[in-house]
Amino acid sequence: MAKIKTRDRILDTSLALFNSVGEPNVTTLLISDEMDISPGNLYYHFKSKGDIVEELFGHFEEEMLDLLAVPEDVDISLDQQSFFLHLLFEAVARYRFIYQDLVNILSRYDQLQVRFKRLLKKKTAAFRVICESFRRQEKMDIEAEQLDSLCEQLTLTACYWSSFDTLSHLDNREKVDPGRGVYQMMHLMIPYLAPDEQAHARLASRDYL
Amino acid sequence: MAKIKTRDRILDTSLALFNSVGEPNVTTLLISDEMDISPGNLYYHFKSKGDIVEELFGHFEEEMLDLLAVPEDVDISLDQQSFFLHLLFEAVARYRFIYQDLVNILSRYDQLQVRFKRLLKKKTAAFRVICESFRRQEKMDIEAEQLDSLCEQLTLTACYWSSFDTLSHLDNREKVDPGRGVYQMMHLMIPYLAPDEQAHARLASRDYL
DNA sequence: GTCTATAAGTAGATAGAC
DNA sequence: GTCTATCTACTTATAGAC
Repeated sequence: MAKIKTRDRILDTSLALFNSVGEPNVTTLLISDEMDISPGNLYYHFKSKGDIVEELFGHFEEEMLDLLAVPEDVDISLDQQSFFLHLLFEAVARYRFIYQDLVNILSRYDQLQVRFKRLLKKKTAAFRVICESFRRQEKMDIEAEQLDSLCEQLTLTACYWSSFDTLSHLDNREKVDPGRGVYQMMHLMIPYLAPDEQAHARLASRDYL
Repeated sequence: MAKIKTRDRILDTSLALFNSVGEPNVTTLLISDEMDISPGNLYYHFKSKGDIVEELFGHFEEEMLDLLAVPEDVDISLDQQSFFLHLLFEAVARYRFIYQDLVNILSRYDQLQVRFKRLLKKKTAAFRVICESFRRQEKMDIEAEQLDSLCEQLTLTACYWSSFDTLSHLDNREKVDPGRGVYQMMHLMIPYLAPDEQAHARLASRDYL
């Protein structure tokens, strides 16, 4: 069994530290200390701390783009949708350091701004595709204005739920339960679902509590 | 006309800078530079940067507690409620630096954590009082489970809308329009309103776009 | 109250030996 | 690839003159 390359260990360790104490509070020294390597060694593999952040962001971006490639014109079931939400929240939770200090990070690494905004747009678009699929299947009844508002609300919630949730247990930033987020997202949609689907969604949502 | 005291100018300037470039990016040197006073002078008035942050937070806290003292057992009208939301978003916008780097700030000034959480609880409670007033007046029809979810969602949105909105125009962090936030909040409640109130709320909400 | 000068500490990053 | 040593830059904060 080949040992993990130092470069990858740096990424893993950084991600764990960023998530647990926040990216701005993590110094390159802390990362190398945690790994029992020298700071010089870290800088052999990455030319700056920003490069680590950007590479991690790149991984996140890749995962998200993959996930958000929701096929249009396909009938999506409620269960498929909640599974999708589950995966979405898991990905966000794995890279929650980005969201916890979002404005700060995007202002310091400004090439990430445009990429993050693109992700946001794709997220909103994905929710719209899902809602429109429901609408075609007559599982959802919603007017244009409400649909816009709902999709924005879903995007907002997908972004900030985990941070908001963390606030309730700021003492340990380690574990984050994506479940409550999925629950909350489903409850945003429930009012617009057809009666049968509503009942189904209510029951299904409870699994996430 | 008496000139504004240096101490107050420090608070004003700090607030403006915090809001516009983010608290972590504002050094005491930048504040004193902006005011054309010496850093020593700043430290004559405040013993640390943290003290400035805490005093500003105190002002925010005071405003919010004032605002959130919603009387129970009183019939609240839809218009009163949207006015309340308006004031709420304005207060948040005025102190948006707190929210833009929330996790970061709360982790560095940890005495603020408990105070912030208390505000969150009060916020959720205020939304609950409002919804229950609507329910008593038969303006709202909502079940317990949905009410919980709605109040949490309102709190989340009240916290993060302005940050979320700022993301769309990260180039200039100066101006923030609280209107869209109010609109979004109203649209969260609309599905649960009685038909007449729904129509009213839809119309009223458009004023905030 | 306000200034200048500077201390003390920390972060990011580099040089050069092994 | 990895280490030690070190540099530069910056930030907070203080000392002491005016």
